[in-house]
Amino acid sequence: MNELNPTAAAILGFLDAGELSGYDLAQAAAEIIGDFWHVTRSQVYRELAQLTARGLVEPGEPAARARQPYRLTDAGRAEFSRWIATPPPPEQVRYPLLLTIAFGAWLGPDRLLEMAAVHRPDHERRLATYRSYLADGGLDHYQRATVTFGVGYEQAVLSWLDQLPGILAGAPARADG
Amino acid sequence: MNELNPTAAAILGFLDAGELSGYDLAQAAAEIIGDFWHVTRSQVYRELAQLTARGLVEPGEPAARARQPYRLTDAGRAEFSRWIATPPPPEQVRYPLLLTIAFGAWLGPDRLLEMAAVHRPDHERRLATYRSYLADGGLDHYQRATVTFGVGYEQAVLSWLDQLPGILAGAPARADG
DNA sequence: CACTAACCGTCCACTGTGTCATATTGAGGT
DNA sequence: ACCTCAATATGACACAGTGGACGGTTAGTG
Repeated sequence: MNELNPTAAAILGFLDAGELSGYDLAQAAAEIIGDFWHVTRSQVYRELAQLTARGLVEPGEPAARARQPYRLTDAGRAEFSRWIATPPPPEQVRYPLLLTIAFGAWLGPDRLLEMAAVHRPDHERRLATYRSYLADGGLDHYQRATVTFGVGYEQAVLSWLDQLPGILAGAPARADG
Repeated sequence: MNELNPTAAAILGFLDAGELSGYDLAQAAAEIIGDFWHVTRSQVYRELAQLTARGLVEPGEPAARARQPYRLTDAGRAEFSRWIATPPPPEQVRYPLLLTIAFGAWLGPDRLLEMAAVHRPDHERRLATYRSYLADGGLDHYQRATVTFGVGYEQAVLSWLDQLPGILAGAPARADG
């Protein structure tokens, strides 16, 4: 049997809590794991189809609004528990702003700093959200672990944004442009 | 004309420095931007084909080992300079370990901490590398900016790994497993 | 009752990832 | 001179991930 991909695994993980539709699953994923594992609706439906074909998931009773819930099968539960016991691969960061900076000589420091500054409010907002989660105390140990990563990450980004003007000060721009 | 994707843009950016083959480009990408923008060989060849079709790049003289270098056209240079002036989208972090932790109740804290510990040496190594880059002083302003991000990021990850045992201590595991 | 907003699924085109196949050549050993 | 291995080089292919657009459905509100 083929290895589960992380998205498929997450779907199984969510379904363990009860029947959910594709739409529900996409929302749950966005809310709960969205900050470190993006899942789009399209992908959820595709994975549900494959998981159904593999017998790891089965459709429940169709409900209002063409809503089609799915539930975990025993095979699905077994497969998930196999998946979660396998060591996760390293993380990936995909940061287009850094790409722009890497070729930053085309723009020069001033334009670059403007571009960077645009992202700051997002990071501040997310940091505040994570901190309020931790302060409100409604999280279990595992959620606290992931949210704590978020806090550290956003702090790192913000502190880097603070340093940027100093680092780029006096950087030469290309003659042409 | 369609918007360039970041990978295509990076290829144009590298070619600005001179003729390079697909293989060269993949290597340059891995070395210079690989930590925040992954590019695989397959993708490089596909993008080169598309960029050629769009007239942004053109093949140079074939050389030894079936090596096929490419060079930037004027249209390519213009397109790149348009791309780099457009504000970059937000970054994405894809962190499978956090996914495992989010469903960590299936494993319990001890297994989770082992899995997390496995990644520590990688982060330590990368942090050391980045720091030596900065210390050696061979970087221009723009490279220093990206490498400084790397330092902050790796520090954040390591500090989070330090906190993990405390956060997960006493976390309940599922009864079954 | 009519309208609107949220709900729900699907499709499609494209980008990104990983593996496999294949061919060429340089370096080193015998 | 011959052989072999590793590095160089391209490409095919399948699958995973992304994002937008579209078209129905229904709950709730006025």
